[in-house]
Parts: sequence; structure tokens; C-alpha cells
Amino acid sequence: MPYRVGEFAALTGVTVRALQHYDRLGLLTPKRSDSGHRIYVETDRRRVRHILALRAVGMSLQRIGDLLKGSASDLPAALRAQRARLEQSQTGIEEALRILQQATAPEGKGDESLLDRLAAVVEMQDALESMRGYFSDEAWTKWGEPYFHDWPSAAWRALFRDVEASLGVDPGSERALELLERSMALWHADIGSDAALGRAVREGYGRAWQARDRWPRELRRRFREFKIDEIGRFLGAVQMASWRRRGLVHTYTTGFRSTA
Amino acid sequence: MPYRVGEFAALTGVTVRALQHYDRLGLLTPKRSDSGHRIYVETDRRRVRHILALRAVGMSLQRIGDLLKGSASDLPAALRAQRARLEQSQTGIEEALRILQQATAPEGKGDESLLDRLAAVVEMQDALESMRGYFSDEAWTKWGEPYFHDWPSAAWRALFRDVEASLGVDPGSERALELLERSMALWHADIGSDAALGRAVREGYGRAWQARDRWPRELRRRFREFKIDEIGRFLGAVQMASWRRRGLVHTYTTGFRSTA
DNA sequence: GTTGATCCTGACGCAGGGGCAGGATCCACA
DNA sequence: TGTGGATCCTGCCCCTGCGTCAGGATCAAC
Repeated sequence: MPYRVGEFAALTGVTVRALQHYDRLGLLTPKRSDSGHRIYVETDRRRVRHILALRAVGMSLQRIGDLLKGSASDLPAALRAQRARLEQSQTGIEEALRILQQATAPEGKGDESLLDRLAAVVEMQDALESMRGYFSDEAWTKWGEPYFHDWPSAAWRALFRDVEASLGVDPGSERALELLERSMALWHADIGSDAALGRAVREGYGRAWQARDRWPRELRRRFREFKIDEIGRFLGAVQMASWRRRGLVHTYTTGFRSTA
Repeated sequence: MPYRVGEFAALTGVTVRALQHYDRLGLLTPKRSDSGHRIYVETDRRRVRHILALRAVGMSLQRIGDLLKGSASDLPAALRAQRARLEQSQTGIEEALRILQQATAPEGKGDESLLDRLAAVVEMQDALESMRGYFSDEAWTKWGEPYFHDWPSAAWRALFRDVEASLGVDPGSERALELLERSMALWHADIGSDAALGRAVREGYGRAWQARDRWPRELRRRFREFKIDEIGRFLGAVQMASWRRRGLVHTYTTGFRSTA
């Protein structure tokens, strides 16, 4: 029982134009009559059901063609890959929804327009996304994301301000030591007692800091608020002075590298 | 401080080609130098941040243009609409993932190929989707979806077969009454004692049945397995005979309409 | 033979740009 | 003042998955 395109289209629920399209792409090439009209037969129905099935899970016609033309031996792999693609676009949509939710949250609407709020949230998400690459997955979920989300926290911010005000102070002084101890207390409050996590976070931070000239603008802007380089150098010197006083290091070049 | 396209592109993270595209679409039309080169100024940065923000939540450049050109008074509405669109495509992706999951589930792989399994699942989902429109939301979630998913259940299937075998029997006979009571027991097992739900389900089923010639093929194929019309008419006649025997109705035309 | 329905191919359009080509400009240096 | 390399301009074709004509050929029935 041969069908002409119109019949076959009505039969399968596909439009005539789509069938012609599949023909041109080589997805489904029916026989032709002497005058060139397409002639679909019973086996083509199974073929079109396969095409529709793969299309329904979001596969491109290109890949569908490759799958149906070649052997179907790697079909399971193709389906797994398709699942991965779908999950990826799913997280993309979820992120867009989070952005919308955050931007339209009713808090603090007064000082800037909705568009500016939205832009700020988007740039923040970009910044977070680009930072994630520098950290191990565990370090990021346990520390990076909640930490960077509104970096720096009020406590760190206060500490940075105080350190900046004391940059000229002797690293061996009482005041300097106090600042160092405040920073270590904050670090412990963030990380807890997990030594491996602390190491992972430090490594991630190091990698991120190395690449700080490739950061997105929003992130650079945030870090420009404080003289992070000098703060890090100062706290490093204080640490060093403390170690030396306790006889743990002997020269300036042993066991210590500036954070910058 | 005016910028040329290259600078501005580097500054904003947008490609030169995209900036030219936005210009042509009227999204961001910078000034031009005498020779025709684009000259971006400080205020254009805010504009491009707005464009990127709206694009990041998936809005089309067309709508972005309409929003930025007209007043921003309906921006909240546009964002709500965008959220709805995102949620819609989210459910689409979720459905595709469900399809993939069902088709690649390890059960019963032997009798048909993976592609045929996938096609069957897709067609089933289409059928369910088209049925949902006939039912109220509550009736669908509480009854329609679990019921149609593998319609008919084994118990109904057995009942239908038995009714078909007894279509010639006297509607007032013992055997006919037994079949009617089985059907009412099954109905109660499905619906429970919620009278409003039962009414909603009956209405939805009625609407669906009215439009049964527009059903997708898969659904029609399933229903063709039994002579639903005659089964419904027969059970209706049995019900009627039972009522008449108990003196609840007096004529053939009172208070009863065939299900068909 | 005619006529209305169906079918063919090819071109253009959609969104959001990427890539390339051919030509014009700009900027610094000699 | 010239010149060379970097930058910029426009326009065209490419991608996906078809929809939508347009102009012409073919089919099926009377």
C-alpha cells in the first residue's frame, strides 16, 4: 500500500514540508514515481516514528540522520549524550529562573531600577560561574559559593578596613598580631576544622588569584574595593614575624611566599 | 570618553559582530563619526548591560528592543511572562528526560528494539498530553494521569473482556448485574468516595469521548482493543434494568443517557 | 480535453549571531 | 607627506527546522 506525501503526512502527523525536508537531509528518502512524486511505503512509517521519537527528546536532525544511517550500535551512547545535553540546558534554565527570582525579590528596591538590579544579579552569576572553575567541586559547594555570593562578609570587610588602616604598622607589633588572629578566627569560622577542605580552598583561591586579570568585570570591581595585595602581604609578614619570634623560621626566604 | 567598537567590545565582553547586530536591530545605536565608524559613549555601557541582563534570562532581542525602546513601565509584566516561558520550556525538558528514562529503563528489553521502545513511550506521552486538556486539573492529577498511563488496568481489561463475551445477555439477568457490580467496584477503587471528583472525572471523560475522532493514533489504537461503545451501552442498560426493578425509573427515556 | 487537487523545486524568512571578502579609515612612524 | 598595519565598514552566506509562498508539472475524474 503505497502512499503519496499528503496521505503519508496525514497518516503520521508530520507536515508535507517536514517530509520533504527529511528527504533532502537524507533522513527518510522514499521511492519516487516515474514523474518524480514521492512514494511512501509501509516500512517508511516505522522510520518516521523513529525520527519523531528521537526528535521528541531534542536530538538534532543531523544526529538523527547519523544514527539512523549508520548502525544503531551506538544508540545508547547517543541517548546518554542527549540526556546530558538536556540536563545542561535544564540547569541553564534553572539559573535564569534564579536570576529572575533574585532580581524581582521585593527587598531593597528603592535605590536602583529593576533593570539595573537584574543586570547586577546577572553579572554576579557570571562571576560566580567563572570562579567555580578554579575550585574543586567540594571546595566550591562547601565554601566557594556561599562565600562569594556576597563577598566579602561584613566581618571580613571590617577586618580589611582595619588592616588597611594599619598597613604601616610594625608586623611584629601587638596590633598586627591582633589583626592576624582576627583573620585566622574568621577563616576558622568559615572553614571549620576540616584540614583537607582548608587546603582545597586555599589551592582554589591561589589558582583564582593567579588568573585574576581574566576575571569578569563584576568580580574585579568587588576586589578593587580593598587593596587585597597589600593586605595579603601584610598579614603574611605578620605571620612570618610571629613564626620567627617563636623560632619556627630563621630567614626571610624560608617556607613563606607572599600571597601576591 | 568615547570608544570604538573594538574597545567597547572588549570592555563589555560582547563581540564586535554582536554589537553590529544590536545596532542593526535598533537595540543599541551608537553615534557615528564623520566617516561612519561607531562611537560608543559611557551611557551605552549601561544600555548594553541591560541588554545582556535581559538576554541572560532568555528574552528575545525583539522583545528586548521593544522593552528598551518603549517605556519600562511594563518591565515587571515582561519578566513575569519570561518566567512563565522559562517554566514552560523547563517542563518540556523534564518530559524529554522522563521519556529517555522510561525508554532506557532495563525492564522488558527483549521483545522490541530500543528505538521502537522510545517511539512507543513518545507516542504514549503525546496521547497523555492530548487527553489532559479534556479534564480539570484536579481530575487529571488525581485520576487521569495514573489511570491513562497504562490504560486499561488488568482488572478493567478482564472486565471488558467478560462484558464483551456477554453482550447478548439479558440486561436484567443475574450475570449482567454481576458485571455491573464489578464495574462499580472498580470505579470505587479508582475514585474512592469523593463525589465531586467522580463527577469531574465523568465530565472529563465525556468531553474526551466526544472528541475521540481527534485523538492521536496511539490513543485510538488502545481504545480499539475493546468495543467500548457497546460495552458502555450494555452496562447502561443493565443499570437501567436494575433501577427499573427497584422502581427508581419508569420509562426508558427518564434520567438516563447512554455513555456513547 | 479540461479542471481542480496534488505534487515538485527553489527562494526567502525566522533568531542570534559567526565568518569571510572587499574596501575605507585611522594612527603612528619615518 | 607617505606608508603600512590595525581597525572598521557593509554585505553576503552559513547554521536549525521547518513555514510560506511562487511557478510549473502531474494526477484523477468527468
